[in-house]
Amino acid sequence: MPRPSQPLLSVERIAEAALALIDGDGDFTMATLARALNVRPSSIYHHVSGREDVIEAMRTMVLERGVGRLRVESLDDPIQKVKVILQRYRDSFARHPRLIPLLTSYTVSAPAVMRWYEELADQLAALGIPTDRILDVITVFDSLVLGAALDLAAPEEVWDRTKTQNEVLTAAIVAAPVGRERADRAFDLGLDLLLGGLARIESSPSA
Amino acid sequence: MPRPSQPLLSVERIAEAALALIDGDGDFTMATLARALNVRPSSIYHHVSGREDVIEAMRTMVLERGVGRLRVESLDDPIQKVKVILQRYRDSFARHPRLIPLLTSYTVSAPAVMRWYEELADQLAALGIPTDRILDVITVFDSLVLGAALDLAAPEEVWDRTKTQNEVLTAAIVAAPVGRERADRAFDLGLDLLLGGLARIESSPSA
DNA sequence: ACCTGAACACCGTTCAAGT
DNA sequence: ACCTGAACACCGTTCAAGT
Repeated sequence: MPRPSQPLLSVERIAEAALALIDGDGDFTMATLARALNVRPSSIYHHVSGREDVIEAMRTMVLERGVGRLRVESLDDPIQKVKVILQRYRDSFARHPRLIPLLTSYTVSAPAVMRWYEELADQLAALGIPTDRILDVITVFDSLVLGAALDLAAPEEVWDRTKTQNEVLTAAIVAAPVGRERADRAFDLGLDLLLGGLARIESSPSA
Repeated sequence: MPRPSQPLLSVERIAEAALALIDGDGDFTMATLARALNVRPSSIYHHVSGREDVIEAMRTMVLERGVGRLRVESLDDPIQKVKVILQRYRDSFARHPRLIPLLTSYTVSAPAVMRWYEELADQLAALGIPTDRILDVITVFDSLVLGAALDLAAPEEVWDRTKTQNEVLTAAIVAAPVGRERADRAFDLGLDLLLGGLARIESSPSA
């Protein structure tokens, strides 16, 4: 089969198929991707520059879908706006937990990523955060979101209570939920702690 | 050269050489690792079970060295103790920023890792955090540390101000420092925000 | 422009052979 | 017990050939 009149592939179809493989198997190779698309591996290179590019296409796709639900205007409290933005940011990743470990190479230039940060910057300014602290605050949120997203890719039982003799830690492990619920609770707590702290920066001068 | 009377390799020597490759090149293969050790690739498999095992050996080595400096008893304030623990935890990673992207597969079972969490759990209990919240708090700190560590592997200029039209974000990018200083400042801020919030959990009942 | 098939260098890993 | 050399299946990527 040579060139078809209608192209068989597109960046979107490639990213979609790769994402399905990751959700299913936790990883993908150019060979398994080609097979899922009913195509030879070399065909993929007519649409993306390589495997790294496929990963960037997935990052963009996942964040585009998340930014679509970024309707935040109806909320009054700017703190609540920031909270919703960050929850949706993290939720975008949470839909594809196995993807996160592939996203560790930084790219802030993609337009889909920029839109998140622009929205966040606006709300932080509205909150009264001084200009020279805004990027620090964004970076902190970014670290928490990325760290929490990585946590989603962790196995069901992260904490093995048989591996410690420590009484406090053992009791804490027994008392805590497991899996997704543990990850969700922790992210919510982190968000609340950070947002609570923001109120204090707001009223104090820059460091 | 068959079996030498003194073994040429050990897990430590392997991890050390791999870490040097990562600090230099940002990555390693079993072939480059063998070459650095003046050995054939197949020799390595007599000491570790494979590449993943080399990565675990590096994780252990990096955290062992960090935990060695965990002398925290001299401090009075338990909040200060927690702060020092977390700063050293993050510093352990910060010494080898290029390693972090390889550490995204979770392992909390390694003894070197457990010791960090045991120390942290003890201090959180001393702070009055209820048992059923301790693991949530630890997970939050963990997310921040891992996210901040990943940030260290980012390129010098994470933020490209030409990629946004947003006024607030542009001004924030211009006002902020670059590279290591940006990452350090953000981590310190995140730590202070979280620790400030802890004081509130302390006095309120569990969720 | 876009899919194919053959070919490339390289990857991690296995294992019988040697001492 | 530990290093070697040969061999394995697989990996991402390139490119001339076909329409």
